Amino acid sequence: MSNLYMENWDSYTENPAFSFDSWSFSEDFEPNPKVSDELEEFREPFYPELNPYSMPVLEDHVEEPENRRQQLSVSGFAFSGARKDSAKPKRSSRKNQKNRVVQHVTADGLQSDIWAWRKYGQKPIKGSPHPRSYYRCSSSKGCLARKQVERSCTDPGVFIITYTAEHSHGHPTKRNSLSGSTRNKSSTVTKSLAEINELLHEEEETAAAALVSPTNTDNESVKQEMEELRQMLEEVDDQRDKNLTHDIMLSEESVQSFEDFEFEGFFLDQFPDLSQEVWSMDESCNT
DNA sequence: CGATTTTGACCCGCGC
DNA sequence: GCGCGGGTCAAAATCG
Repeated sequence: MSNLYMENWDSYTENPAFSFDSWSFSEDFEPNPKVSDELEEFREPFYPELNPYSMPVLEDHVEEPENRRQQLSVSGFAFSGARKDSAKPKRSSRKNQKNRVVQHVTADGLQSDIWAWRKYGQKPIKGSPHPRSYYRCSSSKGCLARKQVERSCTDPGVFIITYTAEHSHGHPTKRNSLSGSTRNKSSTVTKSLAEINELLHEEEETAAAALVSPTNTDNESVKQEMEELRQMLEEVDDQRDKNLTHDIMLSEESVQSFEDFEFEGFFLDQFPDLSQEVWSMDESCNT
C-alpha cells in the first residue's frame, strides 16, 4: 500500500453535517432544556471520533436523518441517560443508526485507528462476498460507539468503515484490565494485522478450493489477489514499529486531551507522503 | 484468569 | 401478518 489518502479536515469543519448541533437537531427542533444540558456535558468528548487524524480516509460522508422524527430518535439514542423511563431499551432502534459516518480506508487506515474496539459480531451481507464485522468501543464500559468494517467489493485493498453513535469518553485509552500485559501496547496494530492475516487465510482457502475444483479456470486471478494481500501484510508489518510509538504516545497520561495534541505534525511524521486527495469510488456491488 | 473472538440464535425494522 | 435482512446478544472457545 504505497499511497495514503486523507480527506481534508476542512471538509469536516465546513460541512454542516459534521457540526454537532445540526447533526443531532434540526433548526426548528427545541430540545428539552434538561437534555440540552446533558448535550453540552457530552459535547466535548465526541469530537475525537470525527477527527481525521485517527486514520487515512479515502472517502467519507455522514448519513443524515431524513426527517425530524428520526433526528429526535437520534438524540434519544446518543443520550439514553436522559430517558424518563428507567427501563433501558435492550437494543437500540435501527432508525437511530441512520446517523452514521462512513469512511473508505486502506489497510493503513485500519491500523491507524486510535480507538480500541472489541468485536461482537460478524454477518454475511447480501450482495457482498465479504462479511461485515461489528465492533464496539472497549475503552470505556458504557461507551455506545460502534464500528462496522467490511471489505470493498470492488477493491480488496479498501475497507469500508461505518461509525455509529459516539464515544462517551474523551481521548482513547489503550489501558484496560490487561494493563501491563503485551496486549495493551498495540491492540489496534495487532488487530489490524490479524485482520490482514485473516484475509490472507481466506484467499488461501479460496485458492486451495480453486486448485481442487476441475471447473475453475481462474487460478491466476486468485494467486494475484493473494500476492496483493501478502504485500499488504508486509507493508503493514514494516510500519508496525512506527505505529507502536503512536499507540504509546496516545496511551500515556501525559496526553491530557486532544486539544493538547499536535495532530498535524504527528500525522505527517507517520505519513510523510500524504496527499490530500479524495478518492471517489463506485460502491455498487450488484451492477 | 480476564479479555477478546467466534458463531448461532434472537430481535426488530421494513417492505410487501 | 409474514418473511427478509441487518444488528446485537451471549455462551463457548481462544488468546495472551
